[in-house]
Amino acid sequence: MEGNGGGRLVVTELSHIKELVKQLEVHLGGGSPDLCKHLTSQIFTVTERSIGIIRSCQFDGHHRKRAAGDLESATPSPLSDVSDLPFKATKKRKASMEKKRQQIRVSSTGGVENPPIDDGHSWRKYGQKEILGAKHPRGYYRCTHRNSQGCLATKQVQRTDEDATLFDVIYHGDHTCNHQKTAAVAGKPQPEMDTNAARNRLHDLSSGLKVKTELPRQDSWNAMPFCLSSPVSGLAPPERHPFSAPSTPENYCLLGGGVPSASPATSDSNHLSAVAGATPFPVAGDAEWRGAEFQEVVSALVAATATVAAPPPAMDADECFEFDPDFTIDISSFFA
DNA sequence: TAAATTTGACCTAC
DNA sequence: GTAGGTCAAATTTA
Repeated sequence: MEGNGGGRLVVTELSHIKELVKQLEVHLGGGSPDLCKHLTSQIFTVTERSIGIIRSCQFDGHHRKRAAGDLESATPSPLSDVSDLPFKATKKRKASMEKKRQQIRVSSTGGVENPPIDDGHSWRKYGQKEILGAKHPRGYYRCTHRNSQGCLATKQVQRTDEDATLFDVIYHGDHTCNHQKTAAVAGKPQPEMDTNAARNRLHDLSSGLKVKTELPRQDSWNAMPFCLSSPVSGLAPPERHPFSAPSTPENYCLLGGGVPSASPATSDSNHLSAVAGATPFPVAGDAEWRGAEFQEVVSALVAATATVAAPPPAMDADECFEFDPDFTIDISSFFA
């Protein structure tokens, strides 16, 4: 994050969220559904704004610098360069050929043997290539409906060098097919979500989420874990692994991507990083969808704080979100 | 048997 | 010339 301006803004917004959550907590007990809905809506809005700030700062301060040619000169940290190294050789080429590109990082807690996540689309692998300087080959996937519907969406999946459970996924192009498996079931925000459904969902998320407040390990991909655990009903059965399971709407892992209205990062790599762990949230090439989903998750996460006692809540070790390392917020004090 | 994956060859940008 | 990206035939899988 460039300077601390963005960070302060985010803290301000999160403080706002905190207040809204407190209000929501009060009204959840017996307040009017409309008021709860209103509060939820406000939380969504503020959260989205925060995400936008985070994303724009991340893009401006981190990736633009890299795109400007800092890759070679940047001081390498053991993990921070993991994702970019295998891709940097394609930067120039990509810049000239890509209309839309989104890069995310996902993890597979199921081990190195598990394939990368299912992201709600049907993909067909059409190639694999050893990449210079990378330990693992890069897989090339295109939309299954390329032929039938002319969907030109593609993605590249590559295991990171340092952590074989992490994958870098680059999405190219938009899906024009009508076969998104995930939209309805996986929680793609409906234009008008039923009030009860929204409440139930909030409750579900709240009951299952915990917020990790500890600071990141230095070796954790140079990013601050922002973790949550979730047996989230309606999203995925907990026993199902998001990376090893077949392509079903339940298998998701929300990681990043664009919040279109808030981020300028659509012209190049959107590299909002996250470690999905066992948290089955969506990943998709659709920036709007991911942004909204992310927003929902963060909202749920915030909501969860209302259900957790004042001390910093405990945290399952294997379920994390990660924010950009430059984005530093003392969450433990924030939620205390 | 259709669909998906693998893999060597080919194409193209740099 | 090199490396990344794609093609397409062969092979595997459901």
